[in-house]
Amino acid sequence: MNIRTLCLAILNFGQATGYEIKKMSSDTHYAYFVDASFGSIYPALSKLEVEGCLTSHEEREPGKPARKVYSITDKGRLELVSHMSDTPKKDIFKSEFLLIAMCAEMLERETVRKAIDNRILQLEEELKFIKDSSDETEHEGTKWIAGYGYACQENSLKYLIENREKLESLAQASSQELEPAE
Amino acid sequence: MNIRTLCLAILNFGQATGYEIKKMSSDTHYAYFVDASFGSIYPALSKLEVEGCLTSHEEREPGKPARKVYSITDKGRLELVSHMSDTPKKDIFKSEFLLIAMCAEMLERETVRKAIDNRILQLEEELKFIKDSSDETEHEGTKWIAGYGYACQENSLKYLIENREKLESLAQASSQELEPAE
DNA sequence: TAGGCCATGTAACCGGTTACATGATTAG
DNA sequence: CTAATCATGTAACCGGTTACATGGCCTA
Repeated sequence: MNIRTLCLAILNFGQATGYEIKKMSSDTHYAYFVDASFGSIYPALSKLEVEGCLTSHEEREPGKPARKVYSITDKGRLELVSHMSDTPKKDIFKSEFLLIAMCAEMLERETVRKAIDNRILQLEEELKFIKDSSDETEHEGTKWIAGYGYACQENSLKYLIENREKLESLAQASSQELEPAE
Repeated sequence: MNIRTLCLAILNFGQATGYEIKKMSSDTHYAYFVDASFGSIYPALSKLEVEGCLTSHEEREPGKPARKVYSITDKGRLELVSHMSDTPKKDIFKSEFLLIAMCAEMLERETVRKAIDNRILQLEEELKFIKDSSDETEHEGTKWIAGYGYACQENSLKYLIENREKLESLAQASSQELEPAE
């Protein structure tokens, strides 16, 4: 999916500024859709406005920078629906952690251990974040994808914890095997 | 991860041509790491050879195009290990299907149904493929990531099947609601 | 007073993809 | 005869990111 569609999808749930869209696309469940930076969001919003998919108005509060608040138009909503009605692209899953896991035998045990710990921490954070954001919303679609995400990550974590020893044992024993694994 | 590292990782398990690397990165478990096209693989291989991370020799068989077969060198192996010893980047998961799910209420029931069916089919194919490739290999690291992938996808599929009706009910009733959901 | 947050925007760059050029063999 | 598969490689393009410019407010 491209930045265009991301902007339309976010604005479909309410008006927002470019800055807010960037934050949402990094910190909220919108991160499931695309990565986006300021350098791509601002130009995309301008273009969408020129095309009539968005409108904007400026909000000025003394002592704060002017905010350019965008709202979606009927035309924008139409483009969003039309995009979603196409057969969706395959889900993408890319993992550097799995590369390390596959190559465990080449690596020191300590390296593998760190990578696993790191991945577990990430999953735990992710689970906490999904739970929080699901509790905060009343929107059914958002709740549904939160439930889906939670189930997937939870099982991923479970598998990792149950099978980490097997993976660690593939790695090369490193010199400092004196300390316990904690 | 970049194409460079992908090439090194694949060649670490045995020599191969650019053409074979491309196929592996699209059709095998190497697809978990990066997407790659010919246009990126061939230049990457040339550069790696110049830098001394790879060597190559030509194989000529009558009636077949010449194959340029690459092998990894100690220097290449060192770069691969060094890359993997860095803290890995976060796993990436991007899903157009989840966008459709989140916006189910805007879409026709038929559209949502198709998206779910499509996703289920993909997951089933993926599971079958993982099972096959796990059975074919003796390599422990590869078996481990296959097990991990299988567990994740299996649970994803389970959740989808158990919760699809809830999602479909969020969508707008379309005109042809006469036929049963099969 | 340094750094982080709010807020918008541009320009250079880059890591890729797409499409093209080339050509032989094999399967339908 | 056509399409697919094997096989290598280049060039144009593009969708992004990174870094920069700007500036005020708030917190540690």
